[in-house]
Amino acid sequence: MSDYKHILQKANLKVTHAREAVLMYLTETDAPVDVLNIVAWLGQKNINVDKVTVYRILDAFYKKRIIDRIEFGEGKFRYELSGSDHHHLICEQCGNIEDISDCNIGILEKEIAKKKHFLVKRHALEFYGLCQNCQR
Amino acid sequence: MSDYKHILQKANLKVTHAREAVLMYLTETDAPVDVLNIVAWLGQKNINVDKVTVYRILDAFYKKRIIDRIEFGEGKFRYELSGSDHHHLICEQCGNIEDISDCNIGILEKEIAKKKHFLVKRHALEFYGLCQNCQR
DNA sequence: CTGAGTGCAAAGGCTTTGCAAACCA
DNA sequence: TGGTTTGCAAAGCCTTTGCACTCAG
Repeated sequence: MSDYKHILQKANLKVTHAREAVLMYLTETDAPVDVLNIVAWLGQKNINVDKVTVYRILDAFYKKRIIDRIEFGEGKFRYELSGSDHHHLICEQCGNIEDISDCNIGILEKEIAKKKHFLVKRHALEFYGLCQNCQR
Repeated sequence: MSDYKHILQKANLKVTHAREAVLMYLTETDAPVDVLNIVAWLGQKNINVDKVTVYRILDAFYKKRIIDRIEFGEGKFRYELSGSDHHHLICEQCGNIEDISDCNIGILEKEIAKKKHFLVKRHALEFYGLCQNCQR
């Protein structure tokens, strides 16, 4: 049984070709993708899934916390498998997105909880700038 | 001469009623606002400015770095006067948005620059959770 | 006066909704 | 079979564009 099937079943989601394929893409790709990325990739694999279906699949995954939904100031959402606490380096020139992990935000969160009496459940942290290539 | 006029002139923007009014609202309000918030506030003050004009004003302000443009996962942009490095506490229940300043992201940025050879120009940091009221 | 700013209408991009057909369990 | 999922069409938001009119400098 494929990993994808397993993930879906564990989340009480019916196993369909579209869902398996979307899950496969999210697993293979490293950077957060948008809906059109997903549709295009599926098309290349000769898996024809409607854009609307992709939206609904992502919605289901998001509700089951299989994926995260993020925004990079583009006016649209991007999605990635939810996993460890990590953040993004977004190159403002070439658009490349790189992951970065092990930030020490935990300390900050505790300070906030104390100072502002705010219960932090999650956070978003993105760095915008220039990647190594675009600095030349 | 009002502060608003001065800010506009310093940015080489013509002084118009609409621009002064938008600037006034952005100064008075503390949390980041969206376009409809602005139009509604202006309406209350009997200043009738079209939504499209507000978009164009915000665009002009943004290009002159008078304001910041941010997203809180709502599928729309919010705007606030650009100022000191600060971040947001967003209550997922009541939607209240509070500012928080003096984070120590600077240290993180330096680490990133070294480790990933990425030149950080700006960053976005938001905390989502429950405000004091909504925790009860 | 003259270029910049504004209002109105329309279009564009991303996302959601409705409903009938297809599919998984 | 029975309830979910999907496709297609349409609509809903937010945002941008086009063009004529108005206004600030």
